[in-house]
Amino acid sequence: MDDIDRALLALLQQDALQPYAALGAAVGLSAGAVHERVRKLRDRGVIRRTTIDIDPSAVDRGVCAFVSVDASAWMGEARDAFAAVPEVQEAHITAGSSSVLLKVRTGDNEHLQRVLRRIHEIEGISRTNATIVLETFFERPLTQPTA
Amino acid sequence: MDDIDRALLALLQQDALQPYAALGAAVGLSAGAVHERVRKLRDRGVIRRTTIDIDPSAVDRGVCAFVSVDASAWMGEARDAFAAVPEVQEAHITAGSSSVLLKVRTGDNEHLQRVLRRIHEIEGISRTNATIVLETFFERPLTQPTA
DNA sequence: GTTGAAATACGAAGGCC
DNA sequence: GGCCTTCGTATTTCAAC
Repeated sequence: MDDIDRALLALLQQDALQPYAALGAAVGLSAGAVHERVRKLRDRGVIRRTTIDIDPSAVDRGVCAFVSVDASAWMGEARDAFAAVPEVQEAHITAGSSSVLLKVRTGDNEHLQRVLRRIHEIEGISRTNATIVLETFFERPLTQPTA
Repeated sequence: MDDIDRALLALLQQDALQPYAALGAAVGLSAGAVHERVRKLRDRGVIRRTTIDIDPSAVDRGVCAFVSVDASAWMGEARDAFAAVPEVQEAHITAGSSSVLLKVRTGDNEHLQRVLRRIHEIEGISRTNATIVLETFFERPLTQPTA
């Protein structure tokens, strides 16, 4: 994991469909060498997958909200319970007053209301507090430490 | 934007390196037709880009926190001010008591502290409140409405 | 949307530093 | 161990239908 690897990661983040030859030209290596490095980054799990970034409003997920959840018990299946709600994009355990923080995306406010109701009905949830996002400045991939 | 387009988006989210022939087999179309559909999805901006998903801990971003920020004035350059901090991965204006919510990723707690200090020094910021993430259940791509 | 052909890129092998 | 070059194969890309 050297500077060249980091540069490759940054380039692939911008456009994962670039030919290896182009990546090689950017970092001063041959296509074959880049190919080998990227393969290793995949094997090591540094690159988890190659995916597409979709405009949320184009797939009926234009509304975003963060939901604080008080999970009273030590919900063993909390992960699965939240994952079963497709509108929940992220679920984190936090160190604050509320134990779980969700990022939720829906098509409109009525849809959000339905999702909140569904979350509230999950076993072990005592309180939910939704904060609606009015505008998203940016959501970007991890910036690379330019060491 | 029909069911086939949505299916293609879901398949590309899982693996954007699949050959068009494989996508075609999955949705019952020829590779050429899939190619044309994907091109149009890109042109329309539904697919914003093809990128890689990086393991945060592999690039020194293993610590995650959400930061509530009170932006007193009507900071015109708020977006740029937050974007200038590379550790800020997301920035949203919210409808709650705090006006801005940031998602921040750092290498360790000391690094987080430095970032918080830097955010606090931004012109127009009166108060910050960080909530540290202890464990992330999941962060997943937008789930497709299976209409 | 399909088919088919040309251009291009991938992925593996072998040799070199 | 990492890099370069080469070659056969698979994929992309674009034409005509």
